[in-house]
Amino acid sequence: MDQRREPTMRDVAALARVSTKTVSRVINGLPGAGPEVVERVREAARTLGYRPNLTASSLRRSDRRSATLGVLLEDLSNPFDAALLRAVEDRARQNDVLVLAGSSEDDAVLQRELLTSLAIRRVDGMVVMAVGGHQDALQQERERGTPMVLVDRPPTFGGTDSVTTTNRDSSREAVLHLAGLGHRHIAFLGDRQTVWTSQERYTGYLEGLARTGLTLREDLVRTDLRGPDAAASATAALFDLDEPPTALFTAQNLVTVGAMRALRDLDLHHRVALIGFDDFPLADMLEPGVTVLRQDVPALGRKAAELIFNRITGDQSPPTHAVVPATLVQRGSGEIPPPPDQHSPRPDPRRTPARS
Amino acid sequence: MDQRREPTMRDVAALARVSTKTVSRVINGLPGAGPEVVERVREAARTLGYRPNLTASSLRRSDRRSATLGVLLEDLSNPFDAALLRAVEDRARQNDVLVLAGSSEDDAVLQRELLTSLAIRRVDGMVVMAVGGHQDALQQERERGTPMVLVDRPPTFGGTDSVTTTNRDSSREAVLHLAGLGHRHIAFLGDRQTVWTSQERYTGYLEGLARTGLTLREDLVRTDLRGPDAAASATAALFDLDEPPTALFTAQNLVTVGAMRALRDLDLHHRVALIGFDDFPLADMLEPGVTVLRQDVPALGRKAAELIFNRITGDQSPPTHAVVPATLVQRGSGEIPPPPDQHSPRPDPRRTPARS
DNA sequence: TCCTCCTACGTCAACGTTGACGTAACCAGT
DNA sequence: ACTGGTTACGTCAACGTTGACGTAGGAGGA
Repeated sequence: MDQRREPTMRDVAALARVSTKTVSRVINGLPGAGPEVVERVREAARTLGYRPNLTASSLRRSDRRSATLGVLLEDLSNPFDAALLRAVEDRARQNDVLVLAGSSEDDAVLQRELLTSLAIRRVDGMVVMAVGGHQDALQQERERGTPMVLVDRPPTFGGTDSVTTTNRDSSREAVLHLAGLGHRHIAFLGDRQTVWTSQERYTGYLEGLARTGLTLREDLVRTDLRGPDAAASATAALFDLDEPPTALFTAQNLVTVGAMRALRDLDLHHRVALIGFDDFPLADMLEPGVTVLRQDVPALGRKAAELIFNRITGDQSPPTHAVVPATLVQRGSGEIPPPPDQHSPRPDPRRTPARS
Repeated sequence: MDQRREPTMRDVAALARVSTKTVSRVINGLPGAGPEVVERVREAARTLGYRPNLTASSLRRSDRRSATLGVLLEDLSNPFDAALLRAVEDRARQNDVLVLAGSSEDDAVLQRELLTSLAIRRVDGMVVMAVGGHQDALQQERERGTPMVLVDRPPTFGGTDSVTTTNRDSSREAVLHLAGLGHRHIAFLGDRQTVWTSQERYTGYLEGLARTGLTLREDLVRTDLRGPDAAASATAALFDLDEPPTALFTAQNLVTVGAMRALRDLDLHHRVALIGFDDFPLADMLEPGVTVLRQDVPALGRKAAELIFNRITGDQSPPTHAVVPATLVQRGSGEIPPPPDQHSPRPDPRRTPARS
């Protein structure tokens, strides 16, 4: 366990009585070394336990590749991010590339720091989940020529590939699904409005309402919910309204969890419909099972990795904005019908005076 | 977005009309540069958008640090592994260190490959969740002098730090908890027996039985369950026995999920007790809530990171085997009592002939 | 005044590797 | 025997940076 110096090509060369260049040729499997010499070098490398130094090699080589990919997500411990990282890793491994991972925590300063951390290590490219708000740091990095692919959220600047899911269309689909069951009071619960996905999902919600002729009730829209607790209290507050919602559309997985918890506490989980964006483990084991819009996370990751590797290998074609479809997974919570009409179609109180 | 060459110290030096060495001094904040020159160099670096090349720097520097840590887990998309990675990452960031992450998939060959992938990149150290079986590759790497800390599972060789949880003690506690409620037929469901944690948890199970005077029924022990599906069918099979268990101890999170699913399918989830090792998201939202032994994953990660950084900075003290306690989280499933005795104390069929 | 010490630089080589290029030996063809 | 080509090596310098060491100029003391 002592701190021996790692053997170098020079050591191998000395032992095999050849030049370092010849060792280089043998190690890299290049032609120009006779079979006998190849064997001598291999033997020497084995006895010394030689392993090449990739950093020295990439410094010298003309292609400058470090065989390392930067992956900047929001929070590596979030199941969505973890699955994404894993998908990228798997694809990277096929190219003998390793991933340098970081969590930006949706913090622009932290993202900028991580970006330079990756840059000074000369990664071959970056897969980035952009933080909300300005993308100046990303754009600057991109303009320096760093290959980059944005995942989950598209760039606000040009010339850069991205992979996203069908946020708007799928959200609209969810609202239509609920409306189709007769729901007329569908609440929207979303996370930080600075995040593009949130906005898209909200737009999809609006489109869904518009498509079915429902009017937007702004008191049923709650955004900027950071984490499950905020989502839970926002949900609870909805049921203090005179006319509470009969269905919820939750636009992010942590928000879904918080809303579920609140519904359960109010013992409404079998009476109020719920559709969430993003699948999560055990969603099918809850009672009722949680109907969700499931993103194909492995596909997102694979596609992102594919795009970045194409760029790294010199692809100069115009930027791609890949869209991976999400699917509605019906498990029960989204199929709860509205309660038999007490309010709606609601008698106009001016014409038919309400009793009691 | 063109592929400009990154500016180097030489470029900065030329623009600031100083030597590269002076640029080096300014960039690294070393003394030996006058205030006026410092300003000139800073200005030049800014206008050129210079960023140091960490690989070149670490190649040349005497300490040889790459400011990069290797983290080899089993599956980055598993919530446990993801949380662990995140904890290590957070701690690493405090030292301006980035993590190179990989999934070994409990495959010795893959682990060996990843190990050399990290080694040729000259990471400063490695945090490894060892695959089951032989640890030759790890030991060899360790013997070369690479700083290493094992997480979740200890080394089978000497001289290496590790961080684990109280697998055996907590498993015993779970069995005692169940036995305390009157359970006498407690099944054990575990994953791959090559994995150390599985063995430890099984040993804890045995100790729990022994402590309470229960006899081991081998037909209630099912191991080598890979994934939720295998666990589910093994669980179902238990209830085909003449004398099925009244309680289950599931020794891994995916096994717990599979067992839950099977119990639910058999509509036994409110009648058969269940305690699982490893907490998982939403365990409290199920019905009943799932009683688990919760590992303190952030603490595991923090401790592992702490140990590895100590070693990297030259700590030569004898190896540490840190143990982070797990806690029993009671949520309902582990508190289900056994059914009012129909079988047990069971009449001996030879003396009291069974009817029908 | 001279010597010493310090500061603020510069020069040079080296980290481990590989691209560019050189060269000796050998072979085929004439 | 000579040319031209190929094979199997070697030599050299460079990738971007920094450690070791040199040196010019000024400050300070005897």
